Amino acid sequence: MVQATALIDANNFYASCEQSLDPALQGKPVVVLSNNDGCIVARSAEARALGIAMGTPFFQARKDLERLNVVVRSSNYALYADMSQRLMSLLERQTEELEIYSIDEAFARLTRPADGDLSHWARHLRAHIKHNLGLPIAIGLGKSKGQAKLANRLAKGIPDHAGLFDLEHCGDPDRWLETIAIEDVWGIGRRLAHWCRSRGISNARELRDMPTGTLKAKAGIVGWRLQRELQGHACLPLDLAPAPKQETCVSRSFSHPITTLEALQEAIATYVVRAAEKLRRQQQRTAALTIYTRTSPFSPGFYSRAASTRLDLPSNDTGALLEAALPLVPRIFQPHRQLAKAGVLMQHLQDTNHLQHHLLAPCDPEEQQRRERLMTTIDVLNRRYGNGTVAWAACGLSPSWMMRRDRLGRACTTRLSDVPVVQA
DNA sequence: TCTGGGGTCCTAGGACCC
DNA sequence: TCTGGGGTCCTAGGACCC
Repeated sequence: MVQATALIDANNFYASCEQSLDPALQGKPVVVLSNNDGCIVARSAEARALGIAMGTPFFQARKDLERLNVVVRSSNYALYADMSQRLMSLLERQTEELEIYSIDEAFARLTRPADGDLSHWARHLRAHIKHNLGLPIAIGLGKSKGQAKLANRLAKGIPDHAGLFDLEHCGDPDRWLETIAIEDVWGIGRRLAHWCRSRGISNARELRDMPTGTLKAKAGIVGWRLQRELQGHACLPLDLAPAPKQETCVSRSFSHPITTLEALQEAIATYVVRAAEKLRRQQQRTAALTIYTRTSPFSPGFYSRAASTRLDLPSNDTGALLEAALPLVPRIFQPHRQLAKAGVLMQHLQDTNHLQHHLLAPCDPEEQQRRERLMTTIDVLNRRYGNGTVAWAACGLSPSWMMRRDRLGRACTTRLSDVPVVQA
């Protein structure tokens, strides 16, 4: 029985979601912007064909986008998360084991049929996802995760392959691996790519075959493992049950710089409220908390400060976390600084069913239960009637620094008022 | 004018202990 | 006057991912 590892992902996921749910966008060039309408983070195939680069700041690309009639959308993470869940549940039913790796990617393990050929299965899966969700996917197959990643890139890059590439059934793999630039290898970031290039290593095949000692000396065990993966030894197991998060953060850039302590306090309070909701959804409490703020890294005189505190008793109670976080704000604030971004980190997270009592601060169990019921009620109300139905005074009312999302599409799958209406 | 957000893993080095 | 070595734990920072 021969096993194969697959990497399955949606092409241009955010842009494809927008196109799938708005028929008017199909076949048209579409780009999706990051939060605050900052950068281009997704491009439809049509937009890519027009030469629009990934990661370009919107304000720089704006003229070109208008000239080329490109549809521009603000990112709508509630919609993408919902589409992702639907995609993953379909994939789970069509594979033996599945690791959800990111919002639009999953690794799968499969058994090869007697002739070793999985192309029939792959073609069926692509058609199935297209039919049910309107999303195009690409499938890469190999012996390890590292190989599956490379195969997936080839599946997308070679039009003849129709979204499928199998490194075990492609004739001469070395020839294909040489077409993958070193920068495009999974696990090789900017720094390592530069280092590889300076040593004459410029593609995936050369990385696979370079002297192990040299690579290990530079990139440690991570680099060594990566090379083993490319050679076809599966070193990275499939991770079927996601480990509980070790930390969780909420951070945002402001729509325009802020300069007052009050504004920073409101922003931090807003992010603490969001982070506490996240903790409760994850069934976790935090034992430590950090807040930070910074000016724009693109302006001279970069300023960045952080302040941390530990909690006597780990908590996910919004009130308790606000009480811990807000006194830290004056420590990171400086007047006359054009603050561009702030965030909160929740660290040393614990499971809620792992109860820990503090020796010096014995808590009243009845009071604690009352607070927990209050938090649950607030979460239920905000989920049912929309975020902000129950708000915290510390967050301020409709603050001016709130992020910009001027070009939101419809949230058909998550907001009732946006569900398309079909005229009979 | 305007440049995203949320994570993980690994390593080096300091603090501390015996 | 002489001032070791080995271990663990923690933290900060680097690098990478999508």
